Amino acid sequence: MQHDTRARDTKAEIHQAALELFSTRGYEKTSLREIAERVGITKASLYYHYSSKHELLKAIIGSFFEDLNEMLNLVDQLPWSAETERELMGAYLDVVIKHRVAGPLVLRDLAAVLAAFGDDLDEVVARSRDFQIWLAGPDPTVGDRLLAAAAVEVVGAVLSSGLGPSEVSDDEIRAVLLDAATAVLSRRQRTTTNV
Amino acid sequence: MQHDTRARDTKAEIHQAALELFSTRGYEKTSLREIAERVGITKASLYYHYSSKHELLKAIIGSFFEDLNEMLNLVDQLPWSAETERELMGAYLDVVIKHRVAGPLVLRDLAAVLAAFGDDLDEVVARSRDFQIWLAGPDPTVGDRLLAAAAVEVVGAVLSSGLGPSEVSDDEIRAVLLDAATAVLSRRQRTTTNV
DNA sequence: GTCTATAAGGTGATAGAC
DNA sequence: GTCTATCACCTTATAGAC
Repeated sequence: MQHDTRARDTKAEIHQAALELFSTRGYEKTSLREIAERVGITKASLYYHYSSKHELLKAIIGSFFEDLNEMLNLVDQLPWSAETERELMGAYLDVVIKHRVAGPLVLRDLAAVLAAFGDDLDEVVARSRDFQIWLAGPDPTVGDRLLAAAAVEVVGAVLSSGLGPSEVSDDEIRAVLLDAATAVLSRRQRTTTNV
Repeated sequence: MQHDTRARDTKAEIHQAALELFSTRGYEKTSLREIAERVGITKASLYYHYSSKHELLKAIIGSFFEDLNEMLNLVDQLPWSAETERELMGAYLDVVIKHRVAGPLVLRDLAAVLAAFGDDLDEVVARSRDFQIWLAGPDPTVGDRLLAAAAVEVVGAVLSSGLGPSEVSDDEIRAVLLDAATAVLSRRQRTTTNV
């Protein structure tokens, strides 16, 4: 429309090629030469669109961590209860479902992603840990801690099931996995009321 | 005892240093120079003990995949039933628990590990997928498929809970997570008998 | 926007002395 | 077993022509 579509295409093609290669070969193992080759341009041309390899990664999964951080922000604000627990679990699920295309990349290559982002991810990592502890409930046993970790892991099934958007709808994923996570949490000993 | 303990120490120190660095910085991002530096030797000396970076990784997590492959072997041999299901889930849990020290490395750096091992891991990857499908039960709905993936993910809590061997015993982990995984699987629609 | 050419540096790995 | 020295290669990134 208002923009040179050829230019937008190249940038989008780089984004797409990088997502595919990062997901299959890994971030560190993928070179900018490979990405440029797949798009059909040179490395130098790639640098015209993205100023560094890191910037390219940020363009792909940056919004995922932004959404995650925003959601985890709620943990400090809400007191623990059976209702807020289900609400936060649902919000967490929504974030992962929203990013189910780029999500597996993070899952498969967490170490490289953490290394690439550096300090920028310290906050979200710390908050993820807080969320897990919060989810164990008040005065938790070690078993409760384990179950909280398990409930968080359940959400990872969004990415590991191998089911694509054409096979399962977002709504069905949400309903099934929220039910499953709740079932896991209901095995805790120190909480009496469970949905 | 029967061996020169000094030599064994160096090899063990390399193993330990590599495990720590691979786990924190990632496999690709960790150089052999860094590992050698931490041990207090040179790169060349490191090569005396391990013939390549890949061999070093194999020494650290090779047995994990061997045990995993052996366990997944049972999937083809056993017909699906409520009993065999619980048995296999328990066997899977046992393998992950056994390797709970080196396990997080695989979890955090799966892409790099897959790239390093190459074809050698194709079989165990394929079998893992078969296990997930097997676990969905006969004639599964998409929801059942999701729950099967979720049950597998639950086992990952062994590695993501952050609880060390001094805080939780292997037996307690096994009991709690097998219970949780069973609870997840019991939400399936196409299976009537559940423990 | 895309190219050629090149810089600067780190990597895994080897040879050979001690 | 450990060292010094070195190799060949690949990487990210930049400069400047077109």
